[in-house]
Amino acid sequence: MIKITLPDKSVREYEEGISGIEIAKSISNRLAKDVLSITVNGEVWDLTRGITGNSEIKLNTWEDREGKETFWHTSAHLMAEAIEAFYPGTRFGIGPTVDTGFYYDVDLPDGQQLSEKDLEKIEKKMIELARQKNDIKRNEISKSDALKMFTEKGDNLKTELISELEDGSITLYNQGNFTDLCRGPHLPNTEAIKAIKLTSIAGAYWRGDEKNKMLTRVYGVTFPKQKMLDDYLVMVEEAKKRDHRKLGKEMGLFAFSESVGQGLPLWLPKGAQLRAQLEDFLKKVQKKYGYEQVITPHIGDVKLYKTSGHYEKYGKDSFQTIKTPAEGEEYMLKPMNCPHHCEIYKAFPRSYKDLPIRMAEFGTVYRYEMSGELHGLTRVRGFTQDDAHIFCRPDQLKDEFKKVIDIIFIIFKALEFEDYVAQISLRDPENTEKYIGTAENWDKAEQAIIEACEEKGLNTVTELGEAAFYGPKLDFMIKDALGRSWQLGTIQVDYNLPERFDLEYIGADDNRHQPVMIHRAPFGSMERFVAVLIEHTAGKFPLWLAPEQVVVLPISEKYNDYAKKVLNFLNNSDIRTVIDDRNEKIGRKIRDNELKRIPYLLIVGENEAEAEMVSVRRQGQGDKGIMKLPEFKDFMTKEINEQLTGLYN
RNA sequence: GCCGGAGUAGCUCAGGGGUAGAGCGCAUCCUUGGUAAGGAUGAGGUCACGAGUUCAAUUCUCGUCUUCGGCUCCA
Repeated sequence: MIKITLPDKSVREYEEGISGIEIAKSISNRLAKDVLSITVNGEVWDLTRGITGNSEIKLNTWEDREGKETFWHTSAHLMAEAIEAFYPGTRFGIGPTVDTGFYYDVDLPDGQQLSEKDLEKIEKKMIELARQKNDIKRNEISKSDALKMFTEKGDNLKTELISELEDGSITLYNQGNFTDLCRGPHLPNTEAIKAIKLTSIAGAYWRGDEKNKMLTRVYGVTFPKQKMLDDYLVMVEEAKKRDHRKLGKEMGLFAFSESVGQGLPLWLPKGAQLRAQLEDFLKKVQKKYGYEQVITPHIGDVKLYKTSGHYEKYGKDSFQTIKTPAEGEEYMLKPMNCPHHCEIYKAFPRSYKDLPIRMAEFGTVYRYEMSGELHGLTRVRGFTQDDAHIFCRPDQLKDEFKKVIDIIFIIFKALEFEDYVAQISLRDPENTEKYIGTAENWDKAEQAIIEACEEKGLNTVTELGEAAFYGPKLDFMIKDALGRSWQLGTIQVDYNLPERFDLEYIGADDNRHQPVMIHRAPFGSMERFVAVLIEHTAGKFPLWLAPEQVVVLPISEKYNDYAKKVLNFLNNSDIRTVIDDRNEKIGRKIRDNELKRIPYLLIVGENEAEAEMVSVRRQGQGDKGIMKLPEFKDFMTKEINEQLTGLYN
């Protein structure tokens, strides 16, 4: 007998060799029906695999990440089986799960291509195969047998994968006529897969390397019930309605023009207003934290970027240098603000008493992103960073870093961003030529970030090889409406630029010392931040940010004059107000302005005009009653203050 | 940059080898109204751009540009 410990710490005894599915049956029939995989001592297993010793287990259902992954992983195999049925001789790359669903990279024989039109027939085939209720069998196989088998099949992708595996740890999974190399785990039977949607098709380089062949990647998602798939598809449709590209156009926030060029956003009046509001907010916060605003030009001598290292690292992929009539003179559109800020630092001799110096600029930079990478406002070629550089003494570094984390949290709080990931990006010790600077400085910088995050009690994930070329960083990522993750705030520690620019200060010991730099941008870029903000709020911005805060709606043209008085009063009180004096009925005006997402609608007719009042309607909430004008003004001010209180004053 | 879609009115989209349609929006007029769509009339398109095939191309072919979904990249 062996002892099995369940997640609630209760212990049950079973025969040695008991399987997950048998344990589930012994607990309840319902669980036996719902269970998808079992976690045994932290490792996810097939339900049919025998357990040979005392173990801690967890039975995974659809509610568990591990359960879904098993389900989708098996779905990927089912899809592969369906594709092989139509295209015998297909070579299969990898078929993992993703956040929602799975994909498989395939290479069809004789240069055949899949297109979106083929997805439906593959879906149908998958349903047909699932209904055959084939058991899925796990087999351990020797490396040489595995190599032989896939060589015979002509699947060079799999043989490449096998050749990198350890002998003795290779497993195959078989269902019906389909066998695949796979670490598992899988469902016991394909019948659990009831609802299937193949969502898209895309090219993907083999092993993610652009020097390799491009395979066809088929994405899909499956569910144990049709209803769940239907709900999922509705959810995706809802998410598309929040897409910042759609809302940005609809709400008149920004536009693109072919004539101006790809990836170069045009901020329309309402978008510019929104952005200015965000900038003012951050300026106030930064003022409280001792920052000073600076302004630098949009171009700089190419020598500046040779000094910083940007030219060497990115010169080939940037906008090309700008020539002047003078022989040999070259300028670059600035891809970063830091070199300019270093030169501001150098404008004066600095004393240790001057530090830290915190230099902030809403600096517009230009980077030649690859054309396929451009995406609405989230990935553009010209954008404005809410940039700042902190020049400090090494003993001030950690404290300064922590203060920047505070600023980022102030912003997240003001905008109710609760669902973020904090990622520490360190250098890849295997690939040192990607970076500039000494190992010693890198160690110091990485250590400072790790300690600052610990002391702030921040939940972080750590990625090796994701650092900037001049230093490690802490990034904050937020998801958009479709679940894609975007990097917003970033804080980077840098010992290298101070060295390259010969930055120095005179210490208390009367010797020259080198300052440390922190690069930081809490929004990241105004463009990307606004994009994510639009998707978060579905365009319903908090009152303090809304480009138009109030719209006045006269009941009929008879009250237009009074409506204009209201309009002027509010605009003179710094409340952004517009008027809808179209020749329409009041119901129509309310509907149209609700749809424009204007926070407050003021209805004025005979009653209001006589009493110098307004009828207040809050967007999404309906009638709020009638108020005197100054009373309404206070009412609004109060709501704004509640949103911003304590954040910068 | 690479793979695969798409580009028709301001917007959302239908259509199809014989030079175009709907709804919404817009304009004008009627209506002057009380908390989510009042009515009538009308204007708007080199069917992304450039070549080719054809008696004839917006429709078919090729190229370019833009855009969408991915891959790769992201100072």
